[in-house]
Amino acid sequence: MNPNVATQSKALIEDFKWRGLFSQSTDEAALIQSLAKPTTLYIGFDPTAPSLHVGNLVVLLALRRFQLAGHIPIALVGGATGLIGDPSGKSEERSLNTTDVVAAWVDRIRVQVSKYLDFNAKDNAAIVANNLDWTSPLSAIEFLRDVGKHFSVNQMLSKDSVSSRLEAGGISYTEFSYQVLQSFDFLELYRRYNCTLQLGGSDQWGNITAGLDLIRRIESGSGHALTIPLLAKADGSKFGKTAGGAIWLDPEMTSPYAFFQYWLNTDDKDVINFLKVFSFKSREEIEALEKSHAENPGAREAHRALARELTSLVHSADICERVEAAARALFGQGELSELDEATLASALAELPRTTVKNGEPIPTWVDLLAATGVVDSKSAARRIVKEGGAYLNNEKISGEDFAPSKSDFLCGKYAVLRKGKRDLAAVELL
RNA sequence: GGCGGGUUGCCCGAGCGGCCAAUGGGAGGGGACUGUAAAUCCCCCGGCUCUGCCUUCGAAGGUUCAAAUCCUUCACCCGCCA
Repeated sequence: MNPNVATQSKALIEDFKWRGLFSQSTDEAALIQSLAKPTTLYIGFDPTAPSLHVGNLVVLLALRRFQLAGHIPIALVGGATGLIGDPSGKSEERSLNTTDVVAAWVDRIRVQVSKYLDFNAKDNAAIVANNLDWTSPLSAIEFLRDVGKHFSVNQMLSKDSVSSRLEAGGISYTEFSYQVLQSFDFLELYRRYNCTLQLGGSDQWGNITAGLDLIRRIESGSGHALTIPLLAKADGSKFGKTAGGAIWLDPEMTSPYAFFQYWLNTDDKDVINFLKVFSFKSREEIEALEKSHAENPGAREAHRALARELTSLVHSADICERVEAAARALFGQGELSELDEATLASALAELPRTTVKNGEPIPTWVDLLAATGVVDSKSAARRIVKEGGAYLNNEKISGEDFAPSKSDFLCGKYAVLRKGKRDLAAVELL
């Protein structure tokens, strides 16, 4: 057993509070006491997309924090619950995904989640579970008799996730049942692994406490709930979303370059909070960054630290270095034409691109812009040009009919297209 | 099963036979100012072979010179009744 666990338990909770990761918990003193020895805890992730996104990272990293503190983390992938749909935090009924789709997503998410946990830890190796394993063998009759009997509809109706939906227009029996399934998960994990703590976003409180009730009723056992506030941005907009949609952890869905840029462009007002929530830096380190940020916000040291740590964690240190070097080259004060070919090539490798065959006529740059995907359509490309927001090799050029000539290709090979301040793309002459 | 309401562009939401690519708000985008930040101001925001043309208002048919707007059927959502 990790000898530090006992002394760490109070510090762990204090650290969560300081980081803004503590929304509410069941009896806090009792929780701290139970954490004095290695505790098995879990968080569930429902497969609602082919990848997790940065929003999921908040709780996933919280699970990691617990493991680092000596506890045993279970990442539960919701192969069953993902088929049902959690009404928590949703204002309307969701359409169901097919079982094939959900199964495929489960596989991908299991792999993703595993990346943040340690499965080789000596005393507290992580566990990944899928709630389909214990849900699918259960017959409807068994479920209703053995599990359903312990639930009072009155109580179920009073849960926020249900009552708000009743007011907002309605809820299906399917989604209404979600809390029962999640409770059953907690019960099963309690039985199988003596899992006594469930973490979740603050909208999960009702589901988690329902599970605790079930454990008490059936097994006369006790456990704890700890919820984490939903991450809010200073300007009120939704965290983790951009024009292009969510910021995904999957590099195929959000390129590491875009991922790094997302963090680098964090609002000043949010950056310290984000460091607390996402970073594994110590309080001292973060406070030092806070100080330097306050003194010279333009240097964006805190932003850079945030972007680096997360890109390294989610992708890799190597990839992080590459995309950062690319950004440095492309955003640098220096002339693009002064970059050597190798630097240029590796920087551009991180960007969306299109190619032109040597010898063939070079299309107008409206066509090129559209082809790289930095704009959605040729109309959009025209619009940008008209508005003076299009650049070739960092030079603003107007005129929709403009077509780059060979001499515009740096090192004879590459042209850098830019939309607005920071949306870059490459054209490669083959 | 019956009765009633609904389905409009990324989201919310007007329009209720021609003046509709469709009012307004939000989100988003560009410019200026800056620090690849925020705030602010100006502009834009279906597509294309772009002074015009094409495709959109849940789906498919129909009425009409003309439909997002009227009719029919279908799908989905919501409410109420038993």
